[in-house]
Amino acid sequence: MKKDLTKILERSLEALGIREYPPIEIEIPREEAFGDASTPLAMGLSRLLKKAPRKIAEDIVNAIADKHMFSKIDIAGPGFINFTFTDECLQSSLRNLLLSERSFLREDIGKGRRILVEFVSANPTGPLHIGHAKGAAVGNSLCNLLEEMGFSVEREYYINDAGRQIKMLGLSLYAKYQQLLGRDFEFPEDGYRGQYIDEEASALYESIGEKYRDVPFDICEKEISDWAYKRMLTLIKKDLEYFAVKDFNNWISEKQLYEKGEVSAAIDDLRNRGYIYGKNNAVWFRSTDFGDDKDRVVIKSDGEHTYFASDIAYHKDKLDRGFDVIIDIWGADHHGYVPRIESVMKAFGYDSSRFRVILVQMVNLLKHGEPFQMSKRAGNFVTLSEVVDLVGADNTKFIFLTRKSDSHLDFDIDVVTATSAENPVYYVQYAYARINSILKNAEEKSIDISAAGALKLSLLTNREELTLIKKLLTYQMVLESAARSYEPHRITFYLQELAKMFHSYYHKHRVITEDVDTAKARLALCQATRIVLKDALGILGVTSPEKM
RNA sequence: GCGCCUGUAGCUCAGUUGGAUAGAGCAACUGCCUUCUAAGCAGUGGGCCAGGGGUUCGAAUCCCUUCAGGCGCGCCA
Repeated sequence: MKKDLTKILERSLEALGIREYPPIEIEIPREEAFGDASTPLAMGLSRLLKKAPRKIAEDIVNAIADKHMFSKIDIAGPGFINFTFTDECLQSSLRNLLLSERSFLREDIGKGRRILVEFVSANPTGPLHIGHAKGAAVGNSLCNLLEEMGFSVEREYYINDAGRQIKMLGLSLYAKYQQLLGRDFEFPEDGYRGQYIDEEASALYESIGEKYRDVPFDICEKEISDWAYKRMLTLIKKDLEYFAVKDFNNWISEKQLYEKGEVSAAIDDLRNRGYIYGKNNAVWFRSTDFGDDKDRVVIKSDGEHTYFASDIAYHKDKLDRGFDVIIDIWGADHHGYVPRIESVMKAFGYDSSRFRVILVQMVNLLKHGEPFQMSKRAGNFVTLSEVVDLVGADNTKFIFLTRKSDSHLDFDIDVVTATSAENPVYYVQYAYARINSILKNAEEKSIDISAAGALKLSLLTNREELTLIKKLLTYQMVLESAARSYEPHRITFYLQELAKMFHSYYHKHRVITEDVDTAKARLALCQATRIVLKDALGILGVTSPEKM
């Protein structure tokens, strides 16, 4: 729809001899009185041409060649051009949707360009909690969306398996293990707590028996830490599977970056480029050259690398793999880190417009209306799998995706659980299940709509039918704008609007009527709605239940 | 103190990248099941878009400023 209109306008401008013009925007007006689609093009041109916008609009309209698609073209307000499609035009678009399904719904804006999306990347020191779930939901749907829009997407998880937190995980287990053996071993002050640690300690005992009874931690550290972190990684993968997040393509290990010498190599590279210097016995990266507010240490005076050092290597590694676009999805509490990594990208000569950090705001977890502070160390966190058990994966994802990622979100366990039956996701899924039921009904009555070319869609003339068709036709635009802005949440709002229109239509008009041709046409409209609902839910990573 | 994010209906949030008379869901109230799923539909009420100034044909949206909340500011990870 947008494509057609854009072309028509381009041709009109060409006919007028206007070569330079702002990007042509097509909007769907809020008010029905303003037509089905609208463009502010004339207003944008008025400054360039130094002419009154309404006059320009008139010229553009007069120069439009194929007016047969429209029942009306108005010039309104300060200079909007408002288009109203003919019923025939809408009906034939609906037919095209039915005939070509997916390819009708898609616009190839990716053109095969390679895009890397890194998300979740939680430390492998325990199960995923509710805070990680939002990043998972956003990342998963964004990847689905970009994939559908023609990008070649790789999903990536970065494993922080080299730092002290892994050692601490090992020590926590070791302490519990010693206690299991009846020893009076003091639990580390900033060790990891929680039920899962107890369980893992028992599992460790089952696995190795009393092997390390009299062995100090220093000696068995590597083995226990390795064992523990691999278990945790398995746990995380299970959690992601339970949340129905599509498999990651790549699992990148921080430790391996060190082992392969990539960390030193990356620092050497930056040194050759002149951005590395020594001061106070430490090694620094001159990030202030790229807009950061201070330079950053990469190797401490004790010779240890900082966390930032491996991040430099990791991002260089991403660059070396040759992606057209690189996206990092982070928790918003890491926002102070953004200029640092952007500096790294620029230092390596990467066009920074092709690198994007998407910040996912914190989830304010509430319990009984009170803020609930989570801490993995204190062991009082709400796990992702608990939430999925309580409110369901579809529900949780949808709630996260009805907000733009960069806004704070109150997630009240009680509210979400209590009102789960009234949750928006059910509203949308219900529409889908309802359609299924109708189609099944038609099938039982042997009403066949498989020959879309032969349907008399011109029988779809009432107001609700035409608005529903128009809504279906805007789906492409929603997908495109969601993909361009990396904002999958736009789809959830579209879905709610579409579902509302369908429910409304359903109540006002009986689908399977006496007149067979009318029934078929209406069933076809249901079928088209079903296609779009399923498609959009799929992109969000939400299921489409056949029955409810 | 500095930086980033946020402030829109009682609550939770959208707002098509600067467009037309400000939108939805919950909550509240009123109706609707002998016909395809009532997890539904129809309707009512509810707003100084935090405050102030600016930019222009036009501002919830961009700029400045004040206020309020969140987060971050280590040779931690």
